[in-house]
Amino acid sequence: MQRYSRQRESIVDYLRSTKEHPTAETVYQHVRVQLPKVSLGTVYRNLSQLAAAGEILRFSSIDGVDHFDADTATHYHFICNHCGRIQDVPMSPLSDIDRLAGIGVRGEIDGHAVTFYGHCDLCLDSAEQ
Amino acid sequence: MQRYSRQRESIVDYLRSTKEHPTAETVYQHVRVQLPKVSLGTVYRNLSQLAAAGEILRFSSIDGVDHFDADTATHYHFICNHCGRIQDVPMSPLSDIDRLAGIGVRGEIDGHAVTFYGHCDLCLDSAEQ
DNA sequence: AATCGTAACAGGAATCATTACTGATTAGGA
DNA sequence: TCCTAATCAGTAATGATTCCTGTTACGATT
Repeated sequence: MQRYSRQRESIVDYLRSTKEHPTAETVYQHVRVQLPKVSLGTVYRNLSQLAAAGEILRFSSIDGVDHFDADTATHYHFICNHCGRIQDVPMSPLSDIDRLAGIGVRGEIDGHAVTFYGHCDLCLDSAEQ
Repeated sequence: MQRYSRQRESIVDYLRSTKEHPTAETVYQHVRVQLPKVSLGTVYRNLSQLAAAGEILRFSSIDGVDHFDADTATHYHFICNHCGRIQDVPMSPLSDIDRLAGIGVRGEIDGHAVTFYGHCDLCLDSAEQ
């Protein structure tokens, strides 16, 4: 049974308030403002728990560190190969591809993730100068 | 300038011979059969180098460990949520989605990756029993 | 309200993948 | 053949994440 905890609530609150796809470390820094005694282990434990329960998403990026997202609806990401920034892609999910992929593989497909790679506007701008 | 090395050749050879999307550790175990004195650091260094040069692909899975693939053509993966096995999905790449995503984001999109999640045939079979 | 069982906590140690360093080796062009 | 930078083996260091220990406090039961 999952009980209420101030720490977990603060973690979820922060995740819902941002679109930055933060890492555990970043979550920790923000939660610490409200709860100065929180420990990094607690952040990790709760993030794992929330991800396992499907309340948040965990995914990895090019920096080798896990990132988290409170938006659990299917949506896609754009990762800058240069600075590593992660942005949401405002595009409707590809509705048919799970079925399409299912034709070729044995097993059961539950969902998919799409990640676009390239260079974000900020990095393109700074390269021009 | 990139010089020839027996170690790097052996790494590439092994990657081209398998469809298993191995980790650095697995590559190490196989290269060690041919070159018993090879060190794990050498494997890591060469894998990073090859990935940077675009000769192989590096990607991460649900196990938190990097996997490598000698097939650099755009293709999609199916990852079993239960056992972590990674399979190729025999499906033609979605040709138009880079442009489609580009409408909504500022920046330049160079490519994309699609990963399907679910349960592979082996795990479904063993669950039945 | 007192007691009890246990989920959750803080703090810190341990683990594990990966990278960096060091001194020795070697590919490959002059 | 000689030179030198790329590469190596071995090992230490790093950094993200997990695990462990003793403690706290929620929530159910009496």
